[in-house]
Amino acid sequence: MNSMLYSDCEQIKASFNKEIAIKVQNIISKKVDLRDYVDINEIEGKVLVGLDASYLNNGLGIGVAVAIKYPQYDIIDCDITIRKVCIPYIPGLLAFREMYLLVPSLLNILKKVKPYVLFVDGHGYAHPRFAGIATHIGVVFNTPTIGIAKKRLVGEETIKNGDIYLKIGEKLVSKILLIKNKKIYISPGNKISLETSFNIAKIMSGNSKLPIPIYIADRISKIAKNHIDPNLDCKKFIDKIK
DNA sequence: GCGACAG
DNA sequence: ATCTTGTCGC
Repeated sequence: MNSMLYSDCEQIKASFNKEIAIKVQNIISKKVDLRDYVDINEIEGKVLVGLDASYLNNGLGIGVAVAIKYPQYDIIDCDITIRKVCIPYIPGLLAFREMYLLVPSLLNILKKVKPYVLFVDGHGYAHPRFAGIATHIGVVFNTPTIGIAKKRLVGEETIKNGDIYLKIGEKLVSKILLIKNKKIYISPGNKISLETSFNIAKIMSGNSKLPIPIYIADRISKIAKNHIDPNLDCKKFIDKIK
């Protein structure tokens, strides 16, 4: 599972090119579908997946995929990926850095469960090319995704019917969820609308600072930092959450 | 040139 | 994201 833990980054670095990455995003944005393939009235009993990454100060990154059942938030599966981080953080190109950490764990989760929707830490449609990491993953996996971000990347705030949105030109790309006076930027990734993304993120935000699938993925990725070993089993941490 | 800039 | 001490507020 972590066989390439110590492999170097040469191959990945060589395959990465900023201009090509931008072209890839433009292609992805043409495939985005913002219609609703999910229904908030059908979400009870469904499996949701949270994706998040954290980093160590030695060049390693940790990706977490956690499957949770709504509305009890039982953790039914969990997977951790540890890899050397090969791509720098470039605003707008986050997906090319973090997909290496998130995709292996997501694939392992998908072997066992069929999630209703994926929650991804970062923006989806609220992106300079409408192709943030949540959209990127949603298009590649052809599945509904919601982007959950703690900070604005692009867009201008605007108020409509008392709600705060982010708009790019005339299009609304994100709706802001206020949790304890803190702004959380919700945007559709793929196969979901902006309003449904917001409404689902909102009902997922029990008492935590973030929608619970992302909160739990975040917690696990940070706990894992203190337990780094090649045979790390995510399930050992399940009882340390909540 | 200057400021902004997901994680 | 991560590095970091004390400190303001509920």
